[in-house]
Formats: sequence, structure tokens, C-alpha cells
Amino acid sequence: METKNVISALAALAQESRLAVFRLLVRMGPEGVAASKIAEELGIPPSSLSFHLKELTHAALIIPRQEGRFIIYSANFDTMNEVMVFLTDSCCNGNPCSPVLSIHCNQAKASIL
Amino acid sequence: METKNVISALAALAQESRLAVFRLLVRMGPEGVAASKIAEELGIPPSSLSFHLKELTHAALIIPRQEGRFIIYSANFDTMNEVMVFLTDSCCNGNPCSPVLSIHCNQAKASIL
DNA sequence: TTGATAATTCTAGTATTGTAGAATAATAGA
DNA sequence: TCTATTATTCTACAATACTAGAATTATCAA
Repeated sequence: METKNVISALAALAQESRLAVFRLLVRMGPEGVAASKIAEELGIPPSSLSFHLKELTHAALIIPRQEGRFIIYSANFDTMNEVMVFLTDSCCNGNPCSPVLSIHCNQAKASIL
Repeated sequence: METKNVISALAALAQESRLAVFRLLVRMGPEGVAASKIAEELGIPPSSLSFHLKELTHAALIIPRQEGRFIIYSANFDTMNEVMVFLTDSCCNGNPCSPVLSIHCNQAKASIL
């Protein structure tokens, strides 16, 4: 994953409404939720929600699909995984490191195996 | 970890210079690096770097310590861990979920055990 | 085809964030 | 103490992002 994509993903999540949307979709799983349902659930005006859904979609953190006149959004776990790997890889320059750090190193490696 | 702290951490990392600083510190490990060395390494003007170091410090992603007239910064892996747990916990509402998702669920759980 | 619903785009105003030079504070060594 | 070094804060300007009403597009059902 490239730096600019990681920044897009982090920036997308670094906002109250969008973080709430993403977490809602994580909880909902692969089935997903319609935009109108998200708006209702979180109390966000439609135009604002659209703005935020676009940000999350551009960052590939969520995936839209059309179903009739509904657009169903679901979380994209792959992107989340790649961001985590990016943030923790090459820790301590690949050298053996302290327990608290190695938890990370191992996790990062586990997720790409 | 509270939502506002997670947003601080994500916002802190969602910026080119700060992401570069954080990754440099991750690579360097617990030993850390002086601010001047970071500035030199990444080619960031001192006042700009200070601005960014403050953001990262406020988000508890890095930790400063004074050594003579140097201020040494090092990455705080605990915060990173907590952010990751926050983002992936309660996936699929705690129900059994697809392989691609469960990688995450298990990781999130492993990191808090 | 008409009306209702779902969602997006357009728009303009507001707020927040990033940049880097200049001034300031703190420390170490001569 | 005086000077050089390290780093931060202050400042003003530029750029980006957020908000939500109004207008628009697309789909379905009668």
C-alpha cells in the first residue's frame, strides 16, 4: 500500500461522523446497510452523509453496491488490514525488539501470511 | 480508549510529514531520535517539525524526553495498539464472521490478551 | 406517466489545519 | 558570562475540510 492511500484511509477515519459510519458498518458485517438507514441511525443530514460516504469510498474503506433504489454500503476489511501493516511494519528496523513492540511486529506479520 | 482520542491519533497520522515522522520513530525503536535529527532526516523546517511533533505528542503517539539540550522522541506503541483494537472490535456484532473478517477479530482480541 | 422515495451533487459560508520565517527560551561549553 | 546550539512559540497567510439547504438524478410503484 502506498503512502498516499494510507493517508487517505487515516484521514477518512479521523472524523467523528465518518468514524461512526465505519464502525457501524464493521458491526453490521458483509451484509451492509443502506445510506438512508445509516443517516437515520446516526442522525446525519443526507447531504452531509453523502459527503462522508464519498470520502470513505474514495479511501476504499467502504464499498457501495446498488440494490434497487437503495445504495448499500459495507466495510472493506482488506484496506483496514493493509493500513495496519503499513503502520507497524519494519518496526525496530527488523531487529529483535522489546515485548511490547514485538506484539505489533508479530501481528503485522500474521496479517499478511 | 475514547472516540476523541482515537480521532486525535488518526488525525495525527493522516498527514504526510507526521506519518513520515511516526514511521521513522517506529523504525528507530525505543531508543528514539532527537528532533534535530528528525528534521535533518526528513528535510522539514524546525518550526514546522515542532508543530507536527506537538500534534503527535498530544495524540500520545510519540513520547518526548529531555537529554541535555536535545529532546528525544520515540514511538508509543501502546497507543497504536489501542487504536487498532478500537477500529476492529465488535466486528460483525460479535457473531461468527467470514474468514477475511475473522483475521481481524482474532487479531484485535489477541492484542488485548 | 406521475408521484414518492433514495441518494447525490451543487453551493456558499464557516472553521480548521498546514506552512515557515522571526522572535523567544533553554541548555551546554568556552 | 557570552556564544552557539536546540527547540519551541508566535504570527500571518494559504489551503483544505465540514456543514447543510436547495437543486438534481435515478428508481420504483401505482
